[in-house]
Amino acid sequence: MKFEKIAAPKGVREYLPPESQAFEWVREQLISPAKRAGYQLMELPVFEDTSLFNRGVGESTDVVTKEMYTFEDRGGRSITLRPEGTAGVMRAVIESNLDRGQLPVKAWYSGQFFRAERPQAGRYRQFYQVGIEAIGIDDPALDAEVIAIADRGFKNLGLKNYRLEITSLGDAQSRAAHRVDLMKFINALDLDEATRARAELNPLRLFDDKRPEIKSAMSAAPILMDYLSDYSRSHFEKVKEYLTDLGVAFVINKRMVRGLDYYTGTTFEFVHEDLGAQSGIGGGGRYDGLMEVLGGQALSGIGFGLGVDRALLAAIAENTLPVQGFTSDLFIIPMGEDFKGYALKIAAATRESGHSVEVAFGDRSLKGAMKAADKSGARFVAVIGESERESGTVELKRMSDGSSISVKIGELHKVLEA
RNA sequence: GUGGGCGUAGCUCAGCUGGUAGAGCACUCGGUUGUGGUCCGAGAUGUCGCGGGUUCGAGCCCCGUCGCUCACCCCA
Repeated sequence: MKFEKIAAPKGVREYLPPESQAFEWVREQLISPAKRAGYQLMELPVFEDTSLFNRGVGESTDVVTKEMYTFEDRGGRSITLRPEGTAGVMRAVIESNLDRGQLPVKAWYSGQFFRAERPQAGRYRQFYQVGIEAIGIDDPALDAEVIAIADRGFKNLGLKNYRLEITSLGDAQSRAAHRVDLMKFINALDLDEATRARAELNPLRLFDDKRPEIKSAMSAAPILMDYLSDYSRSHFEKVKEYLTDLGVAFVINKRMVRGLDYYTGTTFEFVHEDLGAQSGIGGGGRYDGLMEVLGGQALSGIGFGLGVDRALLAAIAENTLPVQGFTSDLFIIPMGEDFKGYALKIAAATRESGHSVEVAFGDRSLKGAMKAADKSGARFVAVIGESERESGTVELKRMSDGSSISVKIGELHKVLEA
């Protein structure tokens, strides 16, 4: 009987050794600035009630209308695998009354997200994001700090070929005024049916169309930034000022469009230049109406999500990954069956002192075991056999130069320290 | 959902106008008693993505199908 192989589902990205080490490093670099700024972990479910995203992310978005993994669970409830992080954080904050305490609520998260799209370079059906949310305070200084934290994460990776684009989507009043004029403009254009339908749902979407004829038609369209209310305008001016003071470089993109409906006011995107079509490595913004829409108080919020997969691709493109495989301090080779138990004991004892120790398994030749030790990148190798057990001493071989010294087994950890 | 490209050993690929598979790397063992990286030798591994067709004969041609990939769309 021969069994067929089972492949991974379409579009998932897996990180196996040795690449997984780089992935882990990238993820930690991206989120560490948030931890140092007082953000705390929220570990949330990867599936939620479908209505959370319908309402939170928005019925007009592509994410909700055609990219969600939605299914019915055994109790007949409609469940959706989370396509983004903000809605879930907000739900948990409301549900646990975190917004009744000290504000802003500052949370960070990390994990898998899911969108049922056709996969391509940098776009996967299961992808990884780290992100933060700061909820309950509307202060341009907070906006600037949130953006700076994201920027710091990318700088930690050593990235240079990216730019930060910022804009303001204004408050409700600003957007309503703009929408009237924008629709007037769009209605006068000669558009195909699908495009017109998209414009009805969210006219801003047309700013993001890549077709040349649409691009040129939209070049004369009224710009939201010109409709900002006094409040929104001065808020945005201060954000820019703080960012400049912080030394965070940015460019204004008056035509930025975000695919999630909840964004208001300050909105930003990190775009990397060496990545091909999927060039957004992170993005975020204010979402001042979201909490209320989800049944909570009318509090403001701001946050970002950074794509770990894409940040890794960017680091590879810019060649900024630190070259390091896993290397242990000591590799122990037992000389045959009789010494395996003894080798395990020495390994366990040496690990107690904080060193990483590997043991050669199987019944390979000494030469084969040495080869394995070499490939493992171990700094030192010790062969354990009859004479070692009798003398209580091992020849500790330094792999870099082949030299060896005699060490008492009980004092191995002291030598490894050096 | 729509298009383009590609599917040959674990990996990267070669395979001339159709004559039933190869290289490099990696892997295992060995080059005499318990010491790696170089070198030398030996060895294992493929229903050439799958199904059908044309042909005396197909990895090479035709059709279908599945998968991967890039792009549109959208976004991390």
